[in-house]
Amino acid sequence: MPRGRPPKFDETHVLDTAADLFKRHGYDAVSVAELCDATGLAMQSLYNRFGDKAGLYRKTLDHYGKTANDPQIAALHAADDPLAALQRFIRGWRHHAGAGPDGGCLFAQALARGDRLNPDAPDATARAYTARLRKALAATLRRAADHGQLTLDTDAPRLADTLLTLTLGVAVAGRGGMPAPLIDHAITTALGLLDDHAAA
Amino acid sequence: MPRGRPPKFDETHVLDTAADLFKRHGYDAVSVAELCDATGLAMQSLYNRFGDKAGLYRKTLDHYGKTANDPQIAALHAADDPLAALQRFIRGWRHHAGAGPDGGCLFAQALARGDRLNPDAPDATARAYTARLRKALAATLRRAADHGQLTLDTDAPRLADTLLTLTLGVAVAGRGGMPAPLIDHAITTALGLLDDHAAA
DNA sequence: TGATTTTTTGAGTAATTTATCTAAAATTTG
DNA sequence: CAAATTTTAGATAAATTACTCAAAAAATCA
Repeated sequence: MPRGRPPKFDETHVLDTAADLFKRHGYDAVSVAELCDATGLAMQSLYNRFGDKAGLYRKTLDHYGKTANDPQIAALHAADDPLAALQRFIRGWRHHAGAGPDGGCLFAQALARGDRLNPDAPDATARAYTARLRKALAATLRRAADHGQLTLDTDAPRLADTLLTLTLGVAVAGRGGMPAPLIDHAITTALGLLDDHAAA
Repeated sequence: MPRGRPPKFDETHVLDTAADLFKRHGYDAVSVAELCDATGLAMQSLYNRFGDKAGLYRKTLDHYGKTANDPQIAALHAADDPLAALQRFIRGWRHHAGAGPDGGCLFAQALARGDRLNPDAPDATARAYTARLRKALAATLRRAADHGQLTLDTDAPRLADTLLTLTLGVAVAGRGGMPAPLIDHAITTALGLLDDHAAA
């Protein structure tokens, strides 16, 4: 147990709201004052805890990866029914990442904008988490083939990368306010790609 | 011939380099001083010509649409061989938009980042041009079916939206430095989707 | 040549934003 | 209760940024 006054704020809540702001507006367009206002914590607390704005951003990316990305990956890996898990993933993506300007994906945002000052850190985090999702998709496809649900010879990596690219596109199109039918069509095709490989 | 001292700069060149900077780093991350430095024009000239930074951005989006987007759309519409035109479009996209951090697409960038201060203008431009590409893809698919190259019943809009979503994903993944094989796989699938509907 | 128009030049300003400092209040452990 | 530690809260440096002003330069037209 720490010694002094316990923090009033909940770090999880802070990172969640920060993630939401960064996801919607991008890093530069969100000021520190606004972050304090939205999260409810004082400026000094923010700097005490996170060092600076970039530090908060890095921690936010990491938190987002753990709370938004990892569970999806875990669900894919843990599923007894790999094909159903893939379908759930795709439908779930449409529901939250493809849900218009309030949806989107923080990593897609980070990949799109990049980070010039500190070229490694934030971009690398986004890439790393996205790469993990990529691997999970490929492994789950492979597993679905092993279970006899899909017939994939060498197509598993290709199909995985296609699904990932579609999800990035869905996140961007949704965030950018493109029409919902466009999103739906991409999702339908993603599900259809699985059907195309359904075992007889 | 205009009356006063002739401008030393070429507006097309200015807009091209501005587009490149905005595409790579996003609107906020590019300073006016940097724009002047890269384009070679004096600060006052920039404000004389474009009003302010946002004005330059708007004009850049428009110029980008006319020079990067419209020709692709026109090529789709004008092609005698619609299927080949679609394939060329997809391969061309991989070549320039999917070419790593120096590639990307200004509209994908704009859709991903959004614009909070002036919610309509820049986003709307990006959406409008993207919507035109969407229509062109659908029309060309329809035309390929009419030419007997593809068999599409009601799938044309769905396929068009899928291709568009894939291109957005490719632009973001490429810009974000995701591995080249991922891009290639998405492109291969896009081409494969056309093959799947090839007429017998 | 001289007047006029427009652009460039180069420094300068105003404002926003990040980041820090100071001091007091709060809440835990010893 | 006292000591330690942290959060508040407000004010303020410091730096970056968008943007402007006034005069010089280069063209056209009289």
